[in-house]
Amino acid sequence: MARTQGSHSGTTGPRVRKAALTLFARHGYAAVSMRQIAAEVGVQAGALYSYTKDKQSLLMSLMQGHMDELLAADSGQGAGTPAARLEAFTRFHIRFHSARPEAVFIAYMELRNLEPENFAIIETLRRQYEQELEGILRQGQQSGDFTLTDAKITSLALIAMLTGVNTWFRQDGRLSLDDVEDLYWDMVRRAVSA
Amino acid sequence: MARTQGSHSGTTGPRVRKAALTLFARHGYAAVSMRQIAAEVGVQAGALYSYTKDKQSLLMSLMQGHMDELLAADSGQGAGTPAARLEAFTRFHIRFHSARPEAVFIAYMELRNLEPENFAIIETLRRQYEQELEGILRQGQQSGDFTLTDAKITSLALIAMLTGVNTWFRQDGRLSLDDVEDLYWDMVRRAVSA
DNA sequence: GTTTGATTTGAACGATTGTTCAGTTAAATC
DNA sequence: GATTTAACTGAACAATCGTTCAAATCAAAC
Repeated sequence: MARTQGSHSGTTGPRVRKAALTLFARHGYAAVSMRQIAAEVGVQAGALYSYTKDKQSLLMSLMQGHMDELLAADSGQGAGTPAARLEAFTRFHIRFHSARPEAVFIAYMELRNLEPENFAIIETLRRQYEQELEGILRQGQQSGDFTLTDAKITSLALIAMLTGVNTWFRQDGRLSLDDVEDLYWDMVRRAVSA
Repeated sequence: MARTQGSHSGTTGPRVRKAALTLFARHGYAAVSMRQIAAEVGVQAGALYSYTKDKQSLLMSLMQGHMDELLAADSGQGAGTPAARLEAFTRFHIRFHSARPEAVFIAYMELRNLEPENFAIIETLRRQYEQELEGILRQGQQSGDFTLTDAKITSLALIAMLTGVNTWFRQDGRLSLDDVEDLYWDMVRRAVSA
């Protein structure tokens, strides 16, 4: 009998998840076969179906797990001045995303390979995250700490800038992660400051 | 006899290029079959090979064509003060990219589906574009017009922010393209201003 | 109206896809 | 050591993949 399938991130086949994460990130969902994933795990293709319903569920599981982790980790930091909250968000975003480049890559690139209902779920989670930043910006706007025309667009612009770190940052590069945080916080601060 | 294949953007099968552009952008290179492209053109799969050597060449042709266009259009604007050049770059980037969302999407998402030698070519072109912005920043840094710690990282951060427009901007949305240009130029200006 | 040459068809090729499942192997329980 | 339960294999399935090519079709030139 096959192993019963649990929710998206429990103990359900962590080795399968890791293999899929690596391969999807490197070659893309559509370009990776179940046989390649199986080979990475060291098993035959049929064995994967004890851990996942099908290929689509495997992708959805990785994406949902990532977004849940993101929202859970982010909701840790609540109070403080708008500037303090914005700084915390900026540093958190950079640290969190740079620590899991594969999951981030997949979450951004494989949206179009999600079936419609799965896509809707992930989109909701993503909007939820964006709204955390938007809320911070609106608070600072009302208190007079920030000067900005459009909180919604500003939040999208800042998130795009921050997520961009992942395209070039390397652990063993010229700059440390602290350096990067400082650099980006400086730009963020100035982009919204009065 | 088959039609001889020209360079990447000439008169070589514009209908095939358009169909591939649309489908690659929507579903991804790996998920689109030559038969789907042929159907979009209104032809059988075999006929495509009069216009393209193979699927990979079709992708490379789209990417190279896009990057060449980008660099050609960008090199139009040379002189002026650092601030004027930065504003011109900002507005140009937004206008150029928002006008061809499909090509931009492909150029960013399908890099990993390029064969190594093709990848190297596109990477070089992309770095070339990034260095145009980096040059502007460095000029303003030396003249004292801009205050920034790291021209290289700043250029990458700004490009990521500007390219992000494509993820949300819609022609018939709340904001006009002029509005968007103004909003982003404001953020860019403040992010680098003394 | 015949010839020439460019296009396209439609079938075929070998390979690979996601998925299923009867049967084998290994591990745990008694 | 026999029995039960879980995990995995290996073959098979129908479908689809990129690509090739002889034959059919079409358009223009003479």
